[in-house]
Amino acid sequence: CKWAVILYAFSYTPNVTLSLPLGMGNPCLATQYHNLQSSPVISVTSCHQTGYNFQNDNHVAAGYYLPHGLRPNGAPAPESPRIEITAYTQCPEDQVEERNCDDHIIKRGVNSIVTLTLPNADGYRDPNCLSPASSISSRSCNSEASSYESGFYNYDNSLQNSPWQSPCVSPRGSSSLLSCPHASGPAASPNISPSTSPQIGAVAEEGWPAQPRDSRPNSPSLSGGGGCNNISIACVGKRKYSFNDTPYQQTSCSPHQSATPSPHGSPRVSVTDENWLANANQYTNSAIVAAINALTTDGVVDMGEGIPVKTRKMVDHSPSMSLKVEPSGEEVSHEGEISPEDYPSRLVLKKENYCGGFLEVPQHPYPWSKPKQYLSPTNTPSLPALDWQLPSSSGPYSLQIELQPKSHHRAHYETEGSRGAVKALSGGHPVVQLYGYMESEPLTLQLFIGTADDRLLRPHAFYQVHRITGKTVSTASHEVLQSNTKILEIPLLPENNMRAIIDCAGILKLRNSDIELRKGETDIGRKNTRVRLVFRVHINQPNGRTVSLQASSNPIECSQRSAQELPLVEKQSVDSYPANGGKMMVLSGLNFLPDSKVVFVEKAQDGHHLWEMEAKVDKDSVKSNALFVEIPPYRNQRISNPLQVNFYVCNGKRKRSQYQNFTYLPPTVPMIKTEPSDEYDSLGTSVLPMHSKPYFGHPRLNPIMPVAEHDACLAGAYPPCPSLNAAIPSPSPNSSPTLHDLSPVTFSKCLPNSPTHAAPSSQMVTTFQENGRPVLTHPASPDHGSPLAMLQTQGSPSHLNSPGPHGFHPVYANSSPSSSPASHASTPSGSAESPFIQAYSPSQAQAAATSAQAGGNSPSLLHEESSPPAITVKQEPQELDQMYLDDGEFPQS
DNA sequence: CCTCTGGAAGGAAGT
DNA sequence: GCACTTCCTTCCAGA
Repeated sequence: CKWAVILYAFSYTPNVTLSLPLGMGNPCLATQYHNLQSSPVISVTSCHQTGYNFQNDNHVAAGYYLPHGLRPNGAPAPESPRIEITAYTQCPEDQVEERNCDDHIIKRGVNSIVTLTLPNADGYRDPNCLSPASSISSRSCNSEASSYESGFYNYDNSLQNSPWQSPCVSPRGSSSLLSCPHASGPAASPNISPSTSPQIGAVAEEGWPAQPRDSRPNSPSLSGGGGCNNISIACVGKRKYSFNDTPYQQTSCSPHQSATPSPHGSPRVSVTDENWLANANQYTNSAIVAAINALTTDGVVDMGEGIPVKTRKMVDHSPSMSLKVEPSGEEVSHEGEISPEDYPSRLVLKKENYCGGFLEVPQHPYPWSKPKQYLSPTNTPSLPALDWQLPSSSGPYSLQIELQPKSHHRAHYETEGSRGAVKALSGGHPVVQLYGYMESEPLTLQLFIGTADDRLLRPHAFYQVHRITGKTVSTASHEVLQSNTKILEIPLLPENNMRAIIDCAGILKLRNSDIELRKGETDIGRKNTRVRLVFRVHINQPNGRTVSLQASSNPIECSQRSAQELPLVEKQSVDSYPANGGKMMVLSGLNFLPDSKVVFVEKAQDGHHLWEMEAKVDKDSVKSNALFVEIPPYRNQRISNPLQVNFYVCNGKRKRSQYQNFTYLPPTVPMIKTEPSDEYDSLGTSVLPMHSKPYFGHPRLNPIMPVAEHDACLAGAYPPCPSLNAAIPSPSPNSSPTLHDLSPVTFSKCLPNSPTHAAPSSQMVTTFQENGRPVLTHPASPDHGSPLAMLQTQGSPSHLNSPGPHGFHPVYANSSPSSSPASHASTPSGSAESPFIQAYSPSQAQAAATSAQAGGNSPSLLHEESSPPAITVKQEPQELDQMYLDDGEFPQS
């Protein structure tokens, strides 16, 4: 079905009119939704403060979601913006039912135009559809918290457009956090997920049963819940989605509450391989996002209606079902600091509960008092949304994970007891330290569970951090909820050298069904079992601004099965080698078997395999943690430019490791790095950052080593930076930058990292000026204005959304030279400031790539730089591939 | 008695 | 629609 979506914001003066073709490129639209075959067009008219978020994902296709008239704060919307959706072709299903919910929305049958009245800004959609799913890992781009929030705030606060800014700009917000670590902390932060926020006041929260304390949900048996009023079901990909009739679904029942952090707002799109490919082309998304941004996103509440939700079995949905709420003990209980309300999301709703979610504002089972204020936008100081990519270092500050967590940690379900704190490889616990902070005032280290796929880092919808207490826990902590994401706050004390041992963080697994039912949730939980620990610290500056730093850990596999069966490549001794191959490469990792196979693959942009070659494995030398492989010759040994391919370890059907990067070098090109079989030479390796394993752990990083230059890059290599890989020349001729998504992000991430301090994870930094525009900020350079560096995420629209009225749209941003990656490169210590890359153009990408290399790398790198081709951006949905393909198509079979 | 863990049963979901 | 495979979630039991 083709849809034309027209958004009218009557309330406000339309500032923008956008017509966005939703191109094929948009995986969500095009691919994911089978229904949508042609490119839908979205016309957006008006933008105004309250933004509306729009997702281009299924929901859109589906049609819509109905916003409520209520504003987040409960106030009636001034005017109702309207969304008209025109289906050019018929929708497969009658999904589009005509109904009148809350009067806000009216849907019409297929082919007809659907007019949605957007109450206020409330309505919102997550543009991020892009984020594919996490599934594969977690791919969704946005968490509610993030973009939406940002949008939300921005609008609300004209001055501070984006939350982000605020962090930088707004002293108070930050200050509060800083000053009072425990205090509302994050919660207070503006970021509050729209979902929460909006509703809070009004309906939802109360409705939400916040589950109090018991972290353990009732037994599953309860189930029932489910969907309450699902009108129609649309199949998206493999999953079925239903539209909820109930206006307040989200609010009231929302799965969100379920504990998952993922913001409602951000709908995630599960990505299938196909989708992924589509995703590659994010421009479209960007455009959409921009449009959406213009509209604004506030809307948590809105989401609820109209938005297709993954459905449960029919049985589950009975509206009438009573809502059971269980208190999620932990959350609430802690310190009492957090009121139940605070945890709406966290509260885990049992399935039953979810039903409640659908019910309108179920009565609050618990006597909780009013929703906390943090919900209110006003309260929220503005801290960067959780899905924003932040640099690990800025100016003198550097947040580093000195001891990485183990690559596997079995998460516990609510129905289980805790499975303990995440441990470090060494047997201890992860250690995080903030360098460069000389003040005497303690800071608060925030920790939340983020995604680990190749997409932008964001809160993981299916996992939450779980506070561990007990005699064995030496680190104090407390939980706060932000945008449905549970955050553990840990004091960073000067007396401890601003170093914290993370022995108080466990990982809670939320039921896939619960999360998938959330409105706006597009990610799928199946096989989306990798996470990262994401650490953040907000440092107040004398000038009133706040510097926010973020460091994410290596990926952690949280499923029982995966931990036991899937091979994991943590390190590879060689990142690149001449096309003729023949060199032995040592892979270190886990779960290697004598029968393990190593397959080199070259993929086209569309994901198709152009070339596959099984490498010779020295079976005699195989160890569970080491594999000796002979690099196979590339199909074309006359390549003129470095060519990036992938390889993976396979233990059998559907038991493949993540894709690892490998670069074939032109024979003529001097080998940049030939690593001895011994351990990686981190530096040397760094030449082609991409090579570093993007997906799992930073093998190279020596947790203990404070500085890993490579790390920065490596970090980039990690999921967060998969894009880096993209940076590498892709074999496919076609690889138009545009098609590949995100390089920008990737680059940015890499760039930012300072050689000295490399934080593994996302490093991107974008700062916002007071006007709300993102600007690269260099702490050092006051001129820039905003200390806070925020990073836009890759192509994901959501990220783009952030800026509100002033909003800066990545797309637009591109033009600005200042933000060009190149600038970053210039930065001596890349770490300090990552250039802000808003939009990327191929050229930029290249530049970025180049700069990146230049920035942090050893001279050896120069070689590579010399080869332009390397610049080609190619990004692959590796994980996705794997995940989905695995299931079904094992490619090479 | 409670928490932490490893293992696995049973069923749902996907092929 | 069926059979089979995988994966998810819940249970159980031991330390």
